[in-house]
Amino acid sequence: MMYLARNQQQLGNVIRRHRQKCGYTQAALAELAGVRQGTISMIESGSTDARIDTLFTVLAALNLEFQVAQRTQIELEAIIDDEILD
Amino acid sequence: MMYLARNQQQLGNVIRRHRQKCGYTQAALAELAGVRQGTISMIESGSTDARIDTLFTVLAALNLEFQVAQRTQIELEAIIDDEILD
DNA sequence: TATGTTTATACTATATAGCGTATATTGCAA
DNA sequence: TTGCAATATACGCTATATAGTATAAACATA
Repeated sequence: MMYLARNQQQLGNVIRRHRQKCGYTQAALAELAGVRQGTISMIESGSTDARIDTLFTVLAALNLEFQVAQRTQIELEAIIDDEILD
Repeated sequence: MMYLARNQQQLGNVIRRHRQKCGYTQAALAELAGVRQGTISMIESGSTDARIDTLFTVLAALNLEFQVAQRTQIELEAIIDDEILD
């Protein structure tokens, strides 16, 4: 399980998909993370330049985390938009 | 090469170390990323709740990227603060 | 120590994230 | 289709990130 997140759009997609996989509504995730449902909506749609702290708490609520790595090879990126491995 | 970034402090450490490894000054990295030197300083010290977009561009300038993954095991975290592998 | 470089900090201004709250819109299921 | 749940959006507000610019503080090195 390893997702790429090079922009807000990709990050939003990752969060949305994982939230759904966990069976959470936006409101449920929002409560877990201590933010508003509307904030989750904006983040998932990639339509907000979220603050890193907000993302840390949202990811933590989903039992996810950021890792920083060397930018991966073109081939990998080309295959799937924002998902490397599942 | 894989760094953990669960909070601003860890992320700042990762960026600072990698910038230095690349031989860049804060001013040089700032220019590459299109931000101010002062902004790099704040981010590296973990003393600002940076916007995700700023971080995307800074990481890209260092040829780094965010990956999102399941939170790793306690053992790994316990060994080193914010660095998993190098 | 003295000098130049690098990093930290300060000031004002602007843009916008996130809050609380509310509602519109969409989507799904009966 | 109807009704409920889920998501998207709106408004006013406060807080703060970042810009531009400048300088102070810290760090090297000759």
